[in-house]
Amino acid sequence: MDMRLNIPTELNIACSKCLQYSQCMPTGLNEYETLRMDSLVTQRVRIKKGNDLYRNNFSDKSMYIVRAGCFKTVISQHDGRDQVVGFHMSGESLGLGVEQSNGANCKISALEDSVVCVIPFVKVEELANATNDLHSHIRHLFRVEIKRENSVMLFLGSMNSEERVATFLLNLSLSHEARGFSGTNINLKMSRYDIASYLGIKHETVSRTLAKFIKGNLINLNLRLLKIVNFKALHSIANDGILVD
Amino acid sequence: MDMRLNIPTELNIACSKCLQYSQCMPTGLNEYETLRMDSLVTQRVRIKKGNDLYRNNFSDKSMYIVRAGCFKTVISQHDGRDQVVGFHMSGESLGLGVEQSNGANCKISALEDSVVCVIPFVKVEELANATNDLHSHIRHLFRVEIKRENSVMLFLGSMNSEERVATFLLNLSLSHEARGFSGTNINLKMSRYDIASYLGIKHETVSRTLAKFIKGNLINLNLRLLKIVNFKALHSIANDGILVD
DNA sequence: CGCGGTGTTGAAAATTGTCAATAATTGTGG
DNA sequence: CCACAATTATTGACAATTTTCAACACCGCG
Repeated sequence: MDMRLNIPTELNIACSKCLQYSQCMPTGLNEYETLRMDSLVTQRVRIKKGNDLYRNNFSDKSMYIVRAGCFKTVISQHDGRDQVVGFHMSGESLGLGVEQSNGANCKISALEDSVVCVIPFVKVEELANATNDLHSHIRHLFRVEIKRENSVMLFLGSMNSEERVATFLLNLSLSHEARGFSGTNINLKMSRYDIASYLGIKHETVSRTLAKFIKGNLINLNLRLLKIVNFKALHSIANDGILVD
Repeated sequence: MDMRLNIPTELNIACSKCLQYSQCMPTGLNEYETLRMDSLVTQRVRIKKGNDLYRNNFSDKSMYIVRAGCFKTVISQHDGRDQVVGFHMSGESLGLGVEQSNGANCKISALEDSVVCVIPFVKVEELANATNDLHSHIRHLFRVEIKRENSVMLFLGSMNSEERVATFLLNLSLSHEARGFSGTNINLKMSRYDIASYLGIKHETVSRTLAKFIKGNLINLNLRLLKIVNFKALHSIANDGILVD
C-alpha cells in the first residue's frame, strides 16, 4: 500500500515536509531559507471531482500547485466548443497563463478529489529578498509550462491519430513514473472525451485507436485501467515524439 | 512613408525613447524608474533574414524582445518533421519557454532582417529592488506567451482548415493594427509552408483555402500581398475564435 | 537566362469525422 | 439496495475533409 495515497489529504503540512517539495520549490536552499519557504503557501484548497478551480478560489494574484489529484485545463470557445489543453498531476503548476478576466473562457476542473496549494505572488515578492533564486524558480515554473504546451502543439500540429495516442500514453507513463507510481499499470483519470479533445481528434477515433493497440497487443485496457505491454512498439509509433523530461 | 520602418535599425536607442516601450516594459513607472529601465537591455543584435537566434546569441540566462522584424519559432522532431509554433512581431518576447539544452530541438528564425533586444535575467534581479513591479511584469510577459500558445492549441485542436486560415488572417490583422500598421493591407513575411506548419495542415490545403477565400471575395492575395476585403465573413468563418487581446 | 524555392491546381487515396445503434458503467433517488 | 436515467464507451457503415502525388507556373536571385 503506497503511503503517498493518504498523505496529500492532510491540509496543514509544511512545504518543507511535503513529498513533492523537490518538484515545486527551489532546490539548493539552506535550512533557514527552506523554513521561510513554508510561509509561501498561504492555504490549501480541496476541490471535489468535477468541480472547478475558479471564481472564489482562483485569481491571477496567486499561483497554484497540485498537491494531490488530477486536473484538466479547458478553453471554451464562443460557439461552445471546448478544447482540453492540458492534464496536471501532483507537483505541477496550475493556471499560470490564465488571468482573472479570462475566467469565462478558461477553466480548470478536478478529474478526481484533489488538493491545491495557493501561493500569492505578494508572498513571492516578500520572500524574494531572503531567497535570491525564488524569482528565477518562478520563471522556471513558467518555462516548464511553456515547454509542456510546446509538446502539445507538436502532436496537435504534426501527428496522425495513432501517433497522438501513442505519444499520450507514453507521456502519461513517464509522468506517473516521475511520481513514484507504476508507469506500466495506469489508472486513467480522464474520459475518452477529454483525451480526444486534448489530442484534437474525436472520441470515436480514440476508441478505435486504442482498440487497434489492444488487438496488436501493445496495451491492455479495461475501461480506465490501462496496462502498457509493448513500450518499444508504442515508441516506434510515437516516433519518439516525447518532450517531457 | 511610415517612419517606424526606419527607426528600429538604430541599435543604440534607449528603451525610454523606443516606440515599442509600452509593449515590452512595465507601465506606470516614475521618471527615475523609467531611466533605470534603460540599463536592462544590455545589447541589441541584428539577425539577417533566414538566420537563427541561436548558439552564440541565444541563452536561457536572458530574455529577448523583437525590436524590429519578424520571427518564427520552430520545434524539430527526431524524424526531421518541423512544427512552427509561433510567429513573433515587434514588441513580442522570444524564446521564453526554450532552455539552452533544448537548442537542438527548438530554433527561432528571422523571417526578414530583424533586431532583438537582449535582457539578461541577472539585470532583472539587480533592478528589481529599485522597481517593485519589474518581476511581476516579467511574469506578465510569460503569461502573455502562454495565452498565445493557448490560442494556437485552440485552432490546432478544434478547427477545420477554413476556420484555421480565417483565424490566422484575423489574428495577423489585429496584431498589425496593434502596431500601428494597416490591418487591411498586410505584407506576409512567412511562406505558405510556414503558415501550413503553424496551422497544422499541408501547404496545398493553405493554398486551396486561400483560393476559396479569394473566389468568395473575402480577400485579395498576390503572392504575399494580402488585402482583407470582407472582415465580417472571415469572422463568421473563424467563429470569433480569436484570443489575442 | 536558368535554376531552386515557392505557390497553385487537379485527381485519386487515405484518414478522420459523422451518424447511429448498442452496451456497459456510474450516479441518483426512492 | 434496487431501478432508472444519464453518462461513458465501443463499433459499424458511410460521408466529408484532408493528404498525397503529380504537373506546372511563377517569381527572385545569382
